[in-house]
Amino acid sequence: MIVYEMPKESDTALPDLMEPISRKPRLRDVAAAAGVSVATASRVFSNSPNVSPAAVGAVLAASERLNYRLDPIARALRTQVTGTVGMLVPDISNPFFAELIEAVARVLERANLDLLLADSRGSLEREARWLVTLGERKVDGLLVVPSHHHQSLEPLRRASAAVPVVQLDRQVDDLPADFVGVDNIAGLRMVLDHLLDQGVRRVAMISGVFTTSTGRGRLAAFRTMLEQRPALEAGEPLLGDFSVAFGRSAARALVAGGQLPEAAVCGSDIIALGVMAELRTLGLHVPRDVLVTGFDGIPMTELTDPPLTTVRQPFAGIAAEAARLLQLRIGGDDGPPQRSEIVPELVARASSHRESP
Amino acid sequence: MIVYEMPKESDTALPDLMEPISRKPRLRDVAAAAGVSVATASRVFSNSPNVSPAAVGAVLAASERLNYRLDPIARALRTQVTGTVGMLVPDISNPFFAELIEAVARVLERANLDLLLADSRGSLEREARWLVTLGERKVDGLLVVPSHHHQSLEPLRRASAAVPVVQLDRQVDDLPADFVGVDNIAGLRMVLDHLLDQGVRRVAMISGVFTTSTGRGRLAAFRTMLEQRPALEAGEPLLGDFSVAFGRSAARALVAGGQLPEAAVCGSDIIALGVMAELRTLGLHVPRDVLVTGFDGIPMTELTDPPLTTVRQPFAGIAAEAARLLQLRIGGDDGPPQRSEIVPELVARASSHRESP
DNA sequence: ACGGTTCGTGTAACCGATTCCACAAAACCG
DNA sequence: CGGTTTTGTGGAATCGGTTACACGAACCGT
Repeated sequence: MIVYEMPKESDTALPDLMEPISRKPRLRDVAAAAGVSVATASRVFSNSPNVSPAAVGAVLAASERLNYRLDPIARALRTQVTGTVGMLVPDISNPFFAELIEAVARVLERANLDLLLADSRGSLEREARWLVTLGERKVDGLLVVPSHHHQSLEPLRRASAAVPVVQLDRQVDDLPADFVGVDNIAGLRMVLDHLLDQGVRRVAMISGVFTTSTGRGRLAAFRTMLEQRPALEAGEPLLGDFSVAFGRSAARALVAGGQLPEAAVCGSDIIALGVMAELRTLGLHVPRDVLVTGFDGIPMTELTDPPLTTVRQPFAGIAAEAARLLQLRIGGDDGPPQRSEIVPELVARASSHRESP
Repeated sequence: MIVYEMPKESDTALPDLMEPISRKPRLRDVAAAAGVSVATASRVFSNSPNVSPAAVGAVLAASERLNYRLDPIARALRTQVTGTVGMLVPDISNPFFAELIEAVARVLERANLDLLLADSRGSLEREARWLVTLGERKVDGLLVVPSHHHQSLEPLRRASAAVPVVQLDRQVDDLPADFVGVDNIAGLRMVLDHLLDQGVRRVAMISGVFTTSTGRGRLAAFRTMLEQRPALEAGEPLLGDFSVAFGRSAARALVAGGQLPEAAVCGSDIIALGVMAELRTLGLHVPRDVLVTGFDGIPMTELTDPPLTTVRQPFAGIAAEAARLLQLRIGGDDGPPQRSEIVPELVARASSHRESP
């Protein structure tokens, strides 16, 4: 009778057999396979100097063979660097912010940073909550479009104590943090000069109200530029929020107000879209009855009828500058806050062209 | 002569003095302040049972006093749960995806999950890279809108080995993963029936090509529904990608092709927007000369002239269902893949209404 | 040939939590 | 009231890397 004797190693062989299936490899496995210590293996991946070519080769080969990936969480715990930046916007689905997010995503990708996105949906309370969540670790830096030019101050101040913050598009008064946005003065100068070229006299400003820095800034810019152009006159501006709905109601107000201005200067494309849509339902024609201009340069503006004259923000440039500043801060720079206002570009389209008589 | 003798403790006192300023508190500090062990303190925060009310109180009080926050990275390392889900889309700035992202952000926020956003910009290679990055730790689950109905298979398969994956809007053939999207058949049925109501006979389909499941699905749905409605006839569909530019060129092709169809059925709103804009520049009028319908229900559709008839996707419902499935999977469920096609809703507007003669 | 650098490496502490295990005190039970 | 279960707690290992420090070998100039 033959007794088949199990090989003695079987006890230890079993786990060996299971292993390939179960756990994903850790650095120590790679180190073992390469015949070096974990320290050396680690050095290879954090490409520190002073590792022999031989070791590098062995470790790389082993990690290839085992299909090894460094665990970003473990690394983050030790180094306190996550490779992630948070971005907080008031409304993701607003095409302007969508455009901004896309531009930011591009530059972050190039810098090998991940993007943690949060939407405050215009609520200060939600914004504050997100700032706490994002601020307390987990991101290396924060790109924020503040909801309110003043009430966002405290939450942002606290967040910026924990992590570098760069403000995008809108800024908060007295917050010592970098800011990147558009040059509103330049933008409105272009619009008004363009309208002057069209022979316009009476204009109306339709824009966002005082709660955001862009609302304030564009209104102030409008007034300043208006003063410098005596040929132009304007009634009281119509102020609301940066929404299609407000644009519509502003258009109704304009029409109800009796004498129509020759041109409606809108503080954003979204507003202008609302204005144009409502004017149409009221039986008025753009540009025959009134000219309309927007601000921001969202892609939709070239698809309306008529195509909308607008001030195009250089999204890519803004995003690049914001990312540059943020990386500087992450790198430890703590000079005084930078404010960078990028000059936009006028895109004149049919909505502001007087038709030949 | 008096020699001032430094107190002996000075060596140790120095660090003590610095401490309050510098480091943020860790769990062990809270535990010490509360007079319990870190183990107990930890139990308080991971609200495990079997902690005495006294201990809970002490720990909470101490953590309040020290303004303590748990470090999510450390917790993630230990528990292998990050509280983050990744979302990968082909184009953030496309309003359809922006809308989808916004809806997803809403439901994730309710579930206390963070959103790590990535944009493949239509590139399969970039998509594959992101899937690796996102898949290898760092997120608990993945919501993906695949770029290609087939070529996205391998990268997605690999990613879904590492982490639960739910497909959104588009799906990949033979990928064993959940899917949530719109019911294309229902959508096109509504469109065609609506057009029939308008007395339309000859229609043209303008849609995305075979590379995406939505392109394939909508074309197939169109053909099926067409067969079932002998009253309708259609030429060869015009296929391209889901872009404004393609919509424009399709419109030109339509016009150049001689006899115009009575209605252009577009596979997406974006395409329809392009079609309408180009028809206008060609001097044709919608809906007088040709009816146009879109698909998706992006907000822009009610701002065009004329407002665009479309098939509105229930973004909130889709996002909610996707999040529900993903959380199930994260919770460990591994039943067979679910496919959930949500029925959309027709929004009939002026672009598809024959004007009274 | 010899002290001083430089180089490459390994050992072990550490990042900040969670959780297994052991153990004492308290509660329960007949 | 002794024995068993339950409850609350702490010590210590662990998650998976990075890095300060120590140390021997190779290299340097004189």
